[in-house]
Amino acid sequence: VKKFSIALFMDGTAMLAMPAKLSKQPSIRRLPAYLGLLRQLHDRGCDTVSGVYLAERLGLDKVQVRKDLTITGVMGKPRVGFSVPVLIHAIECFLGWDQALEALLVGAGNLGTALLGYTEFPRHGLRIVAAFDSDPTRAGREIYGTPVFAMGRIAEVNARLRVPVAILTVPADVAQRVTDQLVGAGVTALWNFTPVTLDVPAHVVVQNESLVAGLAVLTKKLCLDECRLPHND
Amino acid sequence: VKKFSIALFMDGTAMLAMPAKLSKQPSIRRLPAYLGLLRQLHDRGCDTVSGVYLAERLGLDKVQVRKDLTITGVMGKPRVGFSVPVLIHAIECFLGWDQALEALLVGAGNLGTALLGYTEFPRHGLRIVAAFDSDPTRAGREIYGTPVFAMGRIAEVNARLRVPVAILTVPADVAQRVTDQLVGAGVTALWNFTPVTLDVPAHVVVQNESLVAGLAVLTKKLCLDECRLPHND
DNA sequence: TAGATTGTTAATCGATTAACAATC
DNA sequence: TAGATTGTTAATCGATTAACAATC
Repeated sequence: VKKFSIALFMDGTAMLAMPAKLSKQPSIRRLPAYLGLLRQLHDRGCDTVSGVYLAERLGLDKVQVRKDLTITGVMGKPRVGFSVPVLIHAIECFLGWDQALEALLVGAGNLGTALLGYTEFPRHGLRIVAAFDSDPTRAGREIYGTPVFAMGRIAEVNARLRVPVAILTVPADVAQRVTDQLVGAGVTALWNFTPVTLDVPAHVVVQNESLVAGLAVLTKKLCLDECRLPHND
Repeated sequence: VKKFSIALFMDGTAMLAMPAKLSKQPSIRRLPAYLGLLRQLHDRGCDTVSGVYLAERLGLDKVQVRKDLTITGVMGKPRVGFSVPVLIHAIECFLGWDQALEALLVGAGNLGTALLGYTEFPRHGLRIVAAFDSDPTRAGREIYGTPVFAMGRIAEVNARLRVPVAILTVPADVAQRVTDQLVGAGVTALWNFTPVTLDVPAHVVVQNESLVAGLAVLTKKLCLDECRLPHND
């Protein structure tokens, strides 16, 4: 059963609000791994693949793989499996990676530079079209082919470019201020690599990417592993 | 009810195996955010804080905050809240961040260099003590104070250092080969920033950090937001 | 046909949310 | 005392896992 909320206003109009939270997020997070493997198989000339094989290669459960793939709408053939090119296309379309998503990058420090040079992004529909940095010596130059502008020029540059997404790789103490500027410049989605909880208007989407969250999980896994008695494989 | 598996061997010995999967992972991933905010409050001289306040500042539900904090074992006082320094200490201890965790970093390219200079890591108990790179011109130098060695010297160097953790920031095509070397050199935990599904022995812990997974979620959130009708705040 | 692999339906598991009594 | 905030217990929700009929 799907649920929707309906808002009724005084003037008699009504509004259908989609559920605010993204559903099936765990499945969505696994899709890029399927896509990567499928592209590999495609390059090697494989035309069909079974969910069982994908599960084995990716260290996942075979039932989970079948379940995940259903969200793309692709149907497999019993005894045969899935069509590799069909599945690739379906995942790309589902994730919106068939058409390039343009982004700004703000904060061309260590991490920002790394992301500007990250070759996986162009392969996954993300194109960083402009970067901004507070360091005036960086402005006017290019990093991996992306032009770098002075921080103060966000509004001016994006008035022209109309880019909807911004990648935030600035120091924590300026994160909120820069966010306000970006929102003012028409950005509606923020990929936040700072450890700051951003305050944004309701129409702006935020995706937090916390490296220390991953570190926390790693540390706990490690100590859980140390507590375990040694085992023989 | 907690569950444990017990393995019985032919020689009559038995083994108690802890559950393989890490439980309460969502709570664990949120703990660093609590810690960061608590440290801020501590610096400003706050001595107690309510769960309600933490929830508000971090954009979380207040009941969830209370639930999360229970895993640290700290009890709050009704009407008063939690002791800030006690909570800070408890989270640090729970995550093992009270004592430094040493790590190797393999692959001092863009992302590797960014992580070597990432100031959040020392604040969260992670100390990168040595880096490795296949580029011989990088070897022998230091990056942000960390010495860089030639890739071939992993086994030799770690025979001396005995570091249990490795951060993997190498190109995808060498990820598995480098992993085998690291495991051979005694590494028991891998923080994997490559898009490769690593094949490791059972005693080795892997934490995958997939940037494209985050991108997938961002893209879907964005399209979900576009589908929504405009709303008035 | 036989068997592998699929999609579907139900059961289990864990996390989030809600309700409420306890307490400073 | 009154009221804010807590911990606990139960209900809901969603994701994973299991069971099984369908099909090439």
